[in-house]
Amino acid sequence: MTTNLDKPPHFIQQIINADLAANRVDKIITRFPPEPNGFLHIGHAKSICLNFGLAEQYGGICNLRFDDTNPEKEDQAFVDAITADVKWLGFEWEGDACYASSYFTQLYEWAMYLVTKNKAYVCELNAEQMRAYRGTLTEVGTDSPFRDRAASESLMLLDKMKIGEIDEGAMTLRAKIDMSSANINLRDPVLYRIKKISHQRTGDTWNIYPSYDFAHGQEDAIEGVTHSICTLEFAANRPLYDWFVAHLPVPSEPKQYEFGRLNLNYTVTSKRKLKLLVDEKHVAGWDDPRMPTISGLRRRGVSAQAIRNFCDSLAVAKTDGTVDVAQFEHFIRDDLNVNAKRAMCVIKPVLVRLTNTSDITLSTITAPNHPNNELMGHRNIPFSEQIFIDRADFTEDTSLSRKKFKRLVIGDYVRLRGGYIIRADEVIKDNAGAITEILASVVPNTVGKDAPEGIRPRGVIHWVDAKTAKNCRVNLYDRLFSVADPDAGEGHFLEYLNPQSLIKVTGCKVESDLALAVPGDYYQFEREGYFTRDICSDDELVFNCTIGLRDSWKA
RNA sequence: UGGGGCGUCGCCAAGUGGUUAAGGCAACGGGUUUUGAUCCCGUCAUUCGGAGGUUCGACUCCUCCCGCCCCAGCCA
Repeated sequence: MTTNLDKPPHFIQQIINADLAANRVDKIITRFPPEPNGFLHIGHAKSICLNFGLAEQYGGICNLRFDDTNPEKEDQAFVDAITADVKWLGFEWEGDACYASSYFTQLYEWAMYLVTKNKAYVCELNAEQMRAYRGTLTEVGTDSPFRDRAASESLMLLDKMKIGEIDEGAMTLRAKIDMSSANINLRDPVLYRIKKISHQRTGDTWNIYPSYDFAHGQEDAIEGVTHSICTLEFAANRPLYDWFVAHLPVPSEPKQYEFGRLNLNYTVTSKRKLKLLVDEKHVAGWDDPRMPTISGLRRRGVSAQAIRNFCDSLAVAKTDGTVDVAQFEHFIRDDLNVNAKRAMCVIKPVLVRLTNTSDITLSTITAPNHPNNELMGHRNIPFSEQIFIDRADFTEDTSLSRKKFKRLVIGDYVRLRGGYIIRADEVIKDNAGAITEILASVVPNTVGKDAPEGIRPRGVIHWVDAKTAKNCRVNLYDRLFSVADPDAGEGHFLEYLNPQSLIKVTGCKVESDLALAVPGDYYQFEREGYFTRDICSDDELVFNCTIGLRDSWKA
């Protein structure tokens, strides 16, 4: 387990410490502000852990706020999924979730206020014209011909926009700042645009909706947010954020800080791209276990604790690097190793018939649920003269050394995990030459005991009793993308999808008790990896492989 | 190109003028082990994008250069 107790404060903590010391703030308020236009992914988890974590650390609060300013892309289903995901990650907010749409009336009043103060105007330039007037990175912009219209006229037109009398795209409300600013965001940005679309929360009340820039800082101010933390790409919006806070009679003065978003190799963490994967059905949905979404990871069998530990291991800094997925995988295994119950599942079964039945004195074998934690208890596993072992755990090649092949070989011994030591005697094949069963004999009285003198098992293999085994399907997953940076190549990121990212294996055999497994129960199928039961609706018993065990075996 | 931001081990990263340049991941050795897992021990930057300069002393300060990211939606 890792602890962060001795971690030095990151730059945002340093800012908060300084603010607290200088009495600039007395209670820390942060917020996690997703737009409900998709599912949350691992990148959001970093932001969630940061914002809720800071509130927790400083005894403040963190709001969950839906930034629902664009009904075109948003949906109540996303609000519900996001809410569930944040809760599942283990975070709580005070009272109800907040919504930008709750502040629409206040925002509108502030828009009128700006017009009255001659700081905003209704512009009739269309999108194309506005782009031309905006200038470029190196050329200053040109004032809109509507820039100096009377406030009273703008007020009148704004009202018409609001009540639906103006066509979409025909007018916008713009701030009057500086068309020659080196920061393009300050060249008279749009505050309101006309969208005659009903909103999931406000219905048809509005025909105009505030832009991100006009909404975000004011939302923070209304909620008393002290430290508004966002990702690096918003740094250029900060002067605008500050401009609104300075020019509006807002109830508080929040400050924006930017940190580097999480990038993971072999993964895409962009809502737009994840949406494309879903919409074009390259995956089964937002919660497909191959998706880096919170719901996908949950379904895959990654624990909330593992995600939090991983996020806490990440740096909060202003660099935009790419973290190796191996680091995430480390924290997934780190948590599951401690918390997952052990069980056995044979993925590619081959029957082993134990011929010296009179030497089998046990019909049940007691095995610990965890090798290093007595507290996790024991279970009784049925045992009989017919068992399944994995095809890969047997070879007819008797030339392989003990060190090279620590599994079953004719004439040699192996330990059945938790049970007897057995020796393979003979292979039975069908007409096609395929192995149908292996004949073996147990070494009497070896359960729970060291190997008798003169017998050295090659290794330990897992098994399942054939008579009581339950059939199941196992979903084996590989990375969704076959290249480290799907966005870097010449082609579109979809060209780098890994065709082998999901392999469904049927006819697997698990311990009978596993039929009772429930999604959210974590198991380690010994010598294979970590698994959890899939949430698929049918009655079929399906396990998702969360991640394999580390394997340092060099063949 | 104008503006903003960033460059320390394969990856992430601490470092805020005097440290033997933390730590994690990965990798590689070795030990324990009824999971080729876990666990344990060890190895892994004479060097901080580059070049100058200031200083007794620089990853930390200055100058110039190089590289990467973000901004020209009525997206967020």
